[in-house]
Amino acid sequence: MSTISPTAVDHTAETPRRGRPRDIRCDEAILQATLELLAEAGAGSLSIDGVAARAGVGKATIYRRWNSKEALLLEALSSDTSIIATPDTGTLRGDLESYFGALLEKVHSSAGSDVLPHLIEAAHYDAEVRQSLDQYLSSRQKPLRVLLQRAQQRGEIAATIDLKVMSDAVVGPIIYRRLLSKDRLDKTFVRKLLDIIL
Amino acid sequence: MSTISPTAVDHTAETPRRGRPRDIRCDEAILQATLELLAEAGAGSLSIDGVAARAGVGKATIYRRWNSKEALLLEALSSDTSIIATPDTGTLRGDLESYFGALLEKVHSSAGSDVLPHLIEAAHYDAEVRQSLDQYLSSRQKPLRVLLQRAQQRGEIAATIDLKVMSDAVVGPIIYRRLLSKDRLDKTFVRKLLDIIL
Amino acid sequence: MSTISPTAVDHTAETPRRGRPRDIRCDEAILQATLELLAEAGAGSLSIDGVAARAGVGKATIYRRWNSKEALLLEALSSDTSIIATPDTGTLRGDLESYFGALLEKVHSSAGSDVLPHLIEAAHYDAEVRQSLDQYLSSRQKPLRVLLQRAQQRGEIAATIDLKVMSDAVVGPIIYRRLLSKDRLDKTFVRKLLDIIL
Amino acid sequence: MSTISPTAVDHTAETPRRGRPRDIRCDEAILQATLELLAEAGAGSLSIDGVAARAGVGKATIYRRWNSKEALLLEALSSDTSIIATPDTGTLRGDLESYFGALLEKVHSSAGSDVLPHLIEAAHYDAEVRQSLDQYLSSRQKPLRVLLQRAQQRGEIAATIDLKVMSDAVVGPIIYRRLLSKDRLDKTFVRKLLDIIL
DNA sequence: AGTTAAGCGAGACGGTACGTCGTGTCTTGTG
DNA sequence: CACAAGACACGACGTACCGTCTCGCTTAACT
Repeated sequence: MSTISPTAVDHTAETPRRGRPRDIRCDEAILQATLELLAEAGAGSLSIDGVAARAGVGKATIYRRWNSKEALLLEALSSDTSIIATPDTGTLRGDLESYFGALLEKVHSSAGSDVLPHLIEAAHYDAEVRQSLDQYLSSRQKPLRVLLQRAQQRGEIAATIDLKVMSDAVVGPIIYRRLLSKDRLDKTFVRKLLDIIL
Repeated sequence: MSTISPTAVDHTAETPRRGRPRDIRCDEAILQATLELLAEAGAGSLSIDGVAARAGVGKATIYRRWNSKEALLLEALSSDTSIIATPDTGTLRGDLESYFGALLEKVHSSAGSDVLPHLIEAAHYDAEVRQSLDQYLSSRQKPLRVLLQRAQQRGEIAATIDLKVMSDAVVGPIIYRRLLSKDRLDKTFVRKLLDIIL
Repeated sequence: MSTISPTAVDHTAETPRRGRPRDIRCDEAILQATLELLAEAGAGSLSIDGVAARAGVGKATIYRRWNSKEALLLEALSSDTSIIATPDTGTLRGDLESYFGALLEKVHSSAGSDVLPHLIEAAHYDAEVRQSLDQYLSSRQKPLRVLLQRAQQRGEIAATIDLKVMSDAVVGPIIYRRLLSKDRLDKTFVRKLLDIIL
Repeated sequence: MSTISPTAVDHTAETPRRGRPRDIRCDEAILQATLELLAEAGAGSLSIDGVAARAGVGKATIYRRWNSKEALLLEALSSDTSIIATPDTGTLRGDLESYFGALLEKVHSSAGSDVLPHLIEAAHYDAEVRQSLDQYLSSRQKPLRVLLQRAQQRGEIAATIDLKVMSDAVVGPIIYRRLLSKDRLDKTFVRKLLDIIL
């Protein structure tokens, strides 16, 4: 958690601490309210005032924990920690189909609201957000990195290939469809995409 | 112009119209101011008030032309009409390297300010913006579609390949690097990417 | 009005003016709301938010006209222009009893809320408020100055007496009772006071 | 102290009490900090947070002793116990000139910050503050009451005169000048005032 | 030539959200 | 118990933009 969101004002590691400790129930209530409002109205129309009201919490209690709406968003997203398992079907293609199958399901289940563009824009102006976003995405793509490495060791991917580029080559089109294209993002697309890349 | 931005309230084709005609210099001043402020501060902190002040124009004069900040942004972007030529080197790889070379140059020259994420988010909530954005992107990718078709006719791309997917497969990773990755987006990346896809 | 409240951002004297003119109904609604809330809760608990809500007006519309709560208070008070008549009974004592009789009535009718202390404090830190307050008080005491002058011309007050001091000598005790003393401020007090001074 | 500020939660006279005793140094530090901040910024902008920080004390430690900012103010003022001596020159006029001379000196030396208006306003809404303020003022005016009584016994003041009114008649104008008038409050004013009243 | 309809700069308007500050209460650990 | 530190719910602050709305004017096209 703390590794994902360095933007948050973090006290976890400090010595015994003085004064009244943060109330963990506030954290939960705020993140919960954030996710709810996000699902209802999207990142654009999410307001700190609204989150505070919904969570039954003062605004200061939010700002004490996160410097910006984006830092809050990032932690709210990260708190949804249902991680994608690392598939191991024996073949690269099988692994990728399994991984992206799970990813698509996740994408479609998550309330339509698209937070990503908002974060991308924020990241462009705020280095901390940028870093947090990187870590968030990186953690999500860990299974992908693992299965690519395995494939390269098995010889399914030429040793000369830069795995970072390979990763972008498969993730990029998926994200692109999701964010920008009017065309459908489904299993068929994934299959056709793999036909091209592999 | 009007095909790119149907969001704009368009009067160009109408009958002579009564009353005082629109002042074209206003359009120019507004778009110019928009581009300047965009370069200075980014889409997020761009305000209609600010554009009006910079352009020396009343706010109503802006709203008379565009319904929303995003419609204005789209037209401002579109007004930068330096189009990418359709390369014809004889080979698919040559064409793609040439096309993306030109694209990278464009990307790097344009003031860092990233408007795309903002538009993506807006498109999520406003169908008109979505459509305009589609048209904008589609027009930018026309050369790509052409060169891919030629390659398929030449047999460099299997007839079974869905060109739309192929297009996304090459464009997606580029956009992804640009928007989300902390890794560099340069000619080396393009070369490695083509090594994988082709 | 404008002479009483130089704190207010005043445009009245300007040339034809550009842009949309101020809406006088806003001024009225705001001052009315201020007086109402003042009567209900007092100067201490009067908030700009509250006035705006009650008046059905945006906060900016208030701040556009007055720089501070105190400037607003002063103008609200001044707008209650029921002026005390200048009595002329023929004798100094008669004039003073008449004047203070009217004053007491005014004081007791006005909803208990005491704005004066609030303004006094504010005046201590804000020169503009101080000046406005001076003008407000001065205008209220004009009848008193007149009747004292007449009495001096008639010889009821020695020519050597400084009328300013004389004025303070009669007004001071009244204000003092009103603000600070727990003892009653009534006609008996006024009579006893005049017994001492005259 | 306790007679001046019944608002304060007073434990001084109680039985030995269990647990850790109050730290007298806290009282001193708080009152000291209050006086300092009062001199620096005035009663209006004095905050409990600020006092606590300056005194190096927790806010609870303040609230344990005083119920309100005003109770604290009153005690801080009272702690400045340099009392005005009761003059005895033999004549009423001499006594009054002496008394007010000392008073003026006190007024001018005390850091300009005017706490009185703030207390007056608070007293209007809080009966306890009102009572404490009465006691504070009453104790300050004790010498005045004494010298007036003496004068009445000597026959310098008619037996029919209400001394309370007489007191207000001399104190009122002084306070009025101090609080509200833009005119100077000096020995000349006192002399002219006594010329009128006596 | 006069009328009329729209465009234009300016800026007021009712709102909403911002991020900060102060209030008085509370909850820790330490004396 | 008292104390320092500081978290907490609440509510007001003054500012910034939003998108709409008057103003007085200018500028054609239509009587």
